Amino acid sequence: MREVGLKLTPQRFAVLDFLVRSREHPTADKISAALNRRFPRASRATIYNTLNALRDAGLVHEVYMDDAVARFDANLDRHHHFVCRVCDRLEDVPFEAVGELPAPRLGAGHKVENYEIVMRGVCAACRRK
Amino acid sequence: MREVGLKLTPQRFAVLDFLVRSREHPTADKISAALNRRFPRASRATIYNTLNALRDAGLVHEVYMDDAVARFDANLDRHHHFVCRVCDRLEDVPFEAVGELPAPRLGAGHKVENYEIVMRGVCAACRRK
DNA sequence: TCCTAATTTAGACTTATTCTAAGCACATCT
DNA sequence: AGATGTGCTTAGAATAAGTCTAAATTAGGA
Repeated sequence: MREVGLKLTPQRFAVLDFLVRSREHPTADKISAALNRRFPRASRATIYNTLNALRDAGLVHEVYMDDAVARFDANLDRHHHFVCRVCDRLEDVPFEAVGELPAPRLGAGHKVENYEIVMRGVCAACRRK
Repeated sequence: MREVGLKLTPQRFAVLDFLVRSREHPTADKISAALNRRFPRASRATIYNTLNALRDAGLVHEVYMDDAVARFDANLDRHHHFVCRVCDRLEDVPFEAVGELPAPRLGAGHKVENYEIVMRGVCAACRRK
């Protein structure tokens, strides 16, 4: 974290640590709830400050998916997303599961710098029910 | 609109009409501002009620893209999206510009019902500057 | 025309997030 | 060690997007 010019405080460490261990794209609220069950506690403002700082430093990604809450993801590998329409869970899909796309022909000279695929459907767990 | 069981009020007509003519994925706020410059006016609650009714009826799509505000789109053809990182504009990309994707191999038996591609980069207008 | 359920409305409310101002904490200089 | 400064944390106030409520209005069928 220091490499990107951020002081490493216990709160920041706890937030990033939680995100790295989590595969569930937690919201700020989930992160807050999880942290405040143990040490160190962090105020709401700190959670948001930290998440914004981490995002600006490129250490986490902020994603919006089908609703108005930000979700955070410490997976920096290139990947796609899968959203289950039953349980609403958001899951990473490794880039290799799909492979490189043919460069799309965009009429008016837009430059595509990167892309991601958002897949929707029913996840394995929900299908079993 | 009647076909989907909705009474056709002037407010509803105005909202849908505005969306159909618009290619810019307006937010509720933009729609509200546009409508309230002319007849019929619509309260904030009506704008939201109408947008939700139209979305539930499948006449418009609600999309969230990189921030916490809903944008609406009356383009019902299958399409992808392009987001300009300079002007933040959100644009539809016709499905044919990319073509069908190879079915991704999703480890755990998820069922992909559909997908969209979100491309990011710089749009033609912003490139010219 | 009349009726009724559906719709509209203003304004209160909720929820997610940001801002503010005050206090801490730690690194640095002396 | 003591003084200083910058950056971090905090509680709580403020904002923004969207929802809810209850009363008044209206679309569309009988």
